[in-house]
Amino acid sequence: MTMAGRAAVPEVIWARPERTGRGPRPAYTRADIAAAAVRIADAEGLDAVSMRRVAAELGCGTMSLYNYVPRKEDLYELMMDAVSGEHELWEPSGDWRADMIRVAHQTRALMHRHTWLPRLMSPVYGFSPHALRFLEHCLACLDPFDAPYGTKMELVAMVNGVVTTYVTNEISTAERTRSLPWSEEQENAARIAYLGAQLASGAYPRLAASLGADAGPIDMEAVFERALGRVLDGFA
Amino acid sequence: MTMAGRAAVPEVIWARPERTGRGPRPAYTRADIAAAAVRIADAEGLDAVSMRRVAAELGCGTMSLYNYVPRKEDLYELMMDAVSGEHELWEPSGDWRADMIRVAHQTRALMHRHTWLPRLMSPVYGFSPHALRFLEHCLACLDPFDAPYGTKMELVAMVNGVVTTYVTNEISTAERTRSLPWSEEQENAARIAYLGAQLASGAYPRLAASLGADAGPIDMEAVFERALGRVLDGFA
DNA sequence: AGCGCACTACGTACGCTGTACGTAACTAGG
DNA sequence: CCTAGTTACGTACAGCGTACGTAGTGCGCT
Repeated sequence: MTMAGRAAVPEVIWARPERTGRGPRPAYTRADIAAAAVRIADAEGLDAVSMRRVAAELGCGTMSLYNYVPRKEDLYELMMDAVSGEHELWEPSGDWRADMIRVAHQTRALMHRHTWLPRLMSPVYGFSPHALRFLEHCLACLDPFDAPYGTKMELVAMVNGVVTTYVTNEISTAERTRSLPWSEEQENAARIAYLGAQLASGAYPRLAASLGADAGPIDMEAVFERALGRVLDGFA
Repeated sequence: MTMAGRAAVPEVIWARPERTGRGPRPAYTRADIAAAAVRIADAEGLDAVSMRRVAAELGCGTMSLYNYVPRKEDLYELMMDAVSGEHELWEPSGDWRADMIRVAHQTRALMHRHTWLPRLMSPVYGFSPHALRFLEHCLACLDPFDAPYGTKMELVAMVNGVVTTYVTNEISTAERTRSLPWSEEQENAARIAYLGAQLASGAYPRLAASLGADAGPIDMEAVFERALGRVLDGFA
């Protein structure tokens, strides 16, 4: 025993073969595991996704899961890949601007379907098989856009960033209050009451004007649309 | 006892008075607590910030902390407010574009100084006293920008969003490997090796062209600058 | 054919987390 | 002065990620 325990060498889970051929047939596939974790996250929030909980959902012992998923981080990676696979990939229309808007809307819909997704969004998870397919699709949509690949990558990153930012804003309070012992409405009411008191103090005149003038609720959909348009304009 | 235990009513920590006047003098101020938590997060990462750890840093018992901070979420809120106070607020120059660029650079520097900050970035924490001051300052910088307040708010949100997105990308791998038993270089090497194998498969021709052509490392600083410029262009 | 080893499965245990609850000391308002 | 509200904090519980050890299983090689 020259090496201490397991190898302390970094491994990307996608580099591990799913089956080696030796030993008993694994009872579950990675897809099974990812689906179970996604199901839990969708229904009960990301914090409900624990190794024990996922194992229970699958119907196996907790530690059996570690045969498939060496670390919890890798479970997240499986989840991200699974939902990345939900992206619809179409034949590029020839109008890259329209295609990017379609991509953005689809990503937004995906995030609304899986509200834990923005929290896991990170370039670290950007290289799973399905994520690569999605990225390649975005670049295919940008074929008619006459620019170096570096610029195209920046555009894709920007669009995804804007979508992530806006959806995060849309769902943040809802996700936050999920585990709290009071409702989202109560939470918002408390925050608005405090904010109102602060604005009334007169210390933030412009802010008061911004939030007080248009009393109506903000149309996040329209805000998103405008932001997206402006970003695309910045590149054209 | 008609009510079960503590009141299940939502409270924003800023709405609680720091001192009520009754009982012994509190041994610490909110600023003390926030500073201790920030110190830990800066030195050992956000995950090292636990109630026990912060209490130990302050030199008091774990549960004493709960007199000041009802929930851990509120500790995060104190941290966010503390670093928001590090924003330098200057007399607007009259050139709103230049001022917004300055704001963006300052926020980026702040996030590099406190790398846990992007992870906590959320509109939920956007209404602490120092955050309000910062927002008011941004709006003041936008006084020369002839647009409705709604548009100004969208601009500020966009700039902050872009900064957050880009700094997140810059920091993510570094933060991820902090707790792992191998170095960032090893982790990156493993990911790049896997990515290279995937690209070599020929399934992602555009992606391969994008990442393979310019072999040199990407200048994130320049990318950030361009992204920022494009966003501001979109509004002008 | 059959041996050996890599693999699956999983129970137990450790150190960590947030925090509910109970108790003792203290101090300002009535 | 008294008492109610506050601070301080030890104990305890449920839950977490996961290291480790042990059985059992079946492929690949001799």
